[in-house]
Order: sequence, then structure tokens, then C-alpha cells
Amino acid sequence: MTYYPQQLDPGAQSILLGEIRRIIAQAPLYTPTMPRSGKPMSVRMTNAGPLGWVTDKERGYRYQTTHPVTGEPWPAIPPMLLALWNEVAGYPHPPEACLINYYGGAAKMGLHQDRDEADFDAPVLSVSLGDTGIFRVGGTTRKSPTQKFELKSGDVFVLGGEDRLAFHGIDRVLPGTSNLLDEGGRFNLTLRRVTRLG
DNA sequence: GAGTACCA
DNA sequence: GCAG
Repeated sequence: MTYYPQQLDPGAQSILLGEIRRIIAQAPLYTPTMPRSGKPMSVRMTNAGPLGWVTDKERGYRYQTTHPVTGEPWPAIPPMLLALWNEVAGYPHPPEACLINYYGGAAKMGLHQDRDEADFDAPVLSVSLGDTGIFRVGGTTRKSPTQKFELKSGDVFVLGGEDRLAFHGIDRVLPGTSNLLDEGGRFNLTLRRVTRLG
């Protein structure tokens, strides 16, 4: 099941953006690379929480406790995001990872599944900040048809239940559709439970 | 042919 | 330019 439980109002969006800026000051955005090929992704990433999702040529997709460039532990997940999870996720254990993706100018992300977690019972909760993203979701196989949605600044979106393993991606970001970020572009935050049990 | 968070 |  996919659903939009709520929209953050502009005040909440700018408070959340401040939290993200604080995280990035401590754990800078970096450019992840694909397993085996080492090709760079167009989004830049960082994380908050006890675990962060990373990828590189040598070791591939995984969660780890430290930033791959600085070697430091990830900053804490902002309390307001933990509160949002409690309101909306319907899952009795807190998220362990908050992946922060920044889509600059032409950044996009191809269709993929979030399947590097041990717990697929917990939903994945996403928050969009900044320019509108064209989001594509399909089914659990690559051949199933896809649908497009616009994810606007402040949109809270949940992939759970049957759709927890749905293929999804961002086709592109529409420049100039939000004035939240001075530099333009889009932040997407995804909260995930990684390990089983609490 | 499998796999594909890239690239075409 | 956009769709798939």
C-alpha cells in the first residue's frame, strides 16, 4: 500500500530543512558509486541515525554505522522525524536509518527496490523538500506497469505493505517549482527500519 | 540471460 | 520536448 498521510506546512518544512543543514554540516553530502562498475550516481547522499545506506564499487549496497568519507558516526535522526514516524508508520520500533538524498540540476534515480534491509514489515517513509520530483512507482517485478506522481515540497509518502518492495525511482526534478532551497533542487529523506526486532 | 539505485 |  502506498499513501500520503500528510503534508508538512511551510513552517515545519523550514524547521526540518534547518535540521538537515545541521546534519550535512557534520556529515557532508558525498557522491556514491555503483557496485562493480564504480559509476557515480547523480544524487548526492548522506545519512542520519545509527545506520546509514551507502554504496561503492568495492563493497556494494549496504548499511554501516559510519560516514564513508569522514569515518565518523552518522548524526542523530532529528526528533521531529521520529515523531512523524510514530504518527504515520504504524510500526512499533523506531527507524534506524534516515537516508538524505540531494537532487541537484539533472539528478535522477533509476527504478529500484529498497531491499537492503532485514525487515520488510516496516514501511519506508519519505519526506520531500524543495523542487517537485517526478516519482515513478511500479510493482514488485521490473515488468509490472508504472505510474507517475509528483512529489512536492512537504509531501510525506509511505511505501508499505504490498508496496514495500515496489520498484520506484525519480525520473527528474522540475527546476524552479519551490523557493524553499536557495540553491534549488530537491532533498528526499527516507526513514527505514534496517534490522529485525527492536 | 541475468540483473540492472548506472546507462541507453 | 516526452514516453516507456
